[in-house]
Amino acid sequence: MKKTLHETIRTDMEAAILSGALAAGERLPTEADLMEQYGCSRMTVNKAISALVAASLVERRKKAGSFVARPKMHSMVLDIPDLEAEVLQRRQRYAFHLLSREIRLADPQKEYEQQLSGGEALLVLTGLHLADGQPLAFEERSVSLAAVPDMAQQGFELISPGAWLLKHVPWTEAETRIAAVNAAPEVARHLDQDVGTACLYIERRTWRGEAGVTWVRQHFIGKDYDLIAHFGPARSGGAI
Amino acid sequence: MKKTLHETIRTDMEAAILSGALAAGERLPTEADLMEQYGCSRMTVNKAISALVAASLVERRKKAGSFVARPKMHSMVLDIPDLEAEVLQRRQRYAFHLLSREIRLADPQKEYEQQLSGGEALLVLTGLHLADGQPLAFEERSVSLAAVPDMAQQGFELISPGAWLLKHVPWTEAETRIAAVNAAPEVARHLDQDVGTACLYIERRTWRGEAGVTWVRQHFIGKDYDLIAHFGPARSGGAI
DNA sequence: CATGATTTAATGTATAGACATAAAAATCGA
DNA sequence: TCGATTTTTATGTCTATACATTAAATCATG
Repeated sequence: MKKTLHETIRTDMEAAILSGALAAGERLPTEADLMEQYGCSRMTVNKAISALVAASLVERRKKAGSFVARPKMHSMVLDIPDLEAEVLQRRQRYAFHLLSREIRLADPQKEYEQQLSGGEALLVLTGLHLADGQPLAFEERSVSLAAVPDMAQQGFELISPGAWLLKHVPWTEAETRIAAVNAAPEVARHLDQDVGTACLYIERRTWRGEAGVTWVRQHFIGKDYDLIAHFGPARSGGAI
Repeated sequence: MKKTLHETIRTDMEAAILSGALAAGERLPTEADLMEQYGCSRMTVNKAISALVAASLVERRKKAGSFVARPKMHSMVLDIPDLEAEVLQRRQRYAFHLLSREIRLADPQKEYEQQLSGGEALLVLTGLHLADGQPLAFEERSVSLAAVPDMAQQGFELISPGAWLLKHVPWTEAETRIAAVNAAPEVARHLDQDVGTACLYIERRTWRGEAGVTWVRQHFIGKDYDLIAHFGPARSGGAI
């Protein structure tokens, strides 16, 4: 693998930082120094350091120089599961089983539904994600038909609503809430677990620009599933 | 707020993408076009588009052009709690209560401890995070004294081990596993909950370069705590 | 008609220089 | 000595240009 000059500079600095040779808060060589050291123009050095800034490994202050940033621990990267892909990676058979399907107006009591609907009808679905026929997650989903009118025609025998949306709707923003709950009787029944079993509860709302697209709540069987978040350079593969 | 030219181009393109004016997969104007449109040099356009690529809003293919990327939903940003800060933000009083403290060699049975120790001793702590005196989380932590020899002298009456480490150790990489578990008797007792209560279980391992720094396992009371992950441009504040 | 060679249009990388800007450091004045 | 002013230094932005690279598009050929 051939590396470009600015990549070389970037990785050299990165290595120096990660190895501890350049500790947090320390100043790294000035652009002029690096320019000479690598025998290149300032723009090239600048590009390399800018990349480190974008990765928030480095902070720059005018006149003062560039400094190794102290890791913030506030923004880790969370691998969000594409359930089908993960189940297949486990060499299991994936299936989505639709439990219910309904088109109705938003419940005026429920704030989220009101926000989502945009005045129009909602498609409300419940279903199960299955791995080798065993329930893995129970899902309740509301979809804004204002944002995704085509979805009313879908059957979801072959593809899960989430996968369909991912393929057909260009969303731009999403927020996920992660919590632990004891399985309620209905959830426990669907997941084939005892009432009270610890479940990883994931709630995600997705927008396209200002308009809500979908709002989904999933219960995962706690002992069978977990999420992985990662901070740092060595981006690993997905969760198991 | 004055914007630089490449920022202007960047935000213009970003707005076009997020508004849907440029849909996923569509091609955006060539660098030559934008060059003319903004009356600037190609380097400036290139910098703007490169930023969008770094933010994975855009993908580029040679000869073909730059295209709006389809959101991947594989990498959301997870707000990792600084517990003390969050408790204070809730206008509650924060405290850490040390339950046990021990210096010992790694258990040869436990792979993680072996990996962490680097042959030297471990500092093993357990304690409670309290909000207004109420238990919020139960924590078990192992610290590599090879990586952090100073920690053996700490008392942790005033500061939690996590906060101390964050302040004193320049780590470079961390991995967090998130799961849901039913509270075991010991955990339930410490958290003042019934046995079996759903707990959010967070396990984090932290490295500096190749060397392990700390390995921590936390149990949060499910109904009192959750995590927020976010994808998209409108970076909001922390979780509640 | 398919397949392989050639052209060409786009991005990728890099240079050398110019001027702008902010803040630390040095200088000067009261 | 302290505060205000000036200088200096390092980054920030941008230009105009050059050549490299790659993959799509086109064209030639069997």
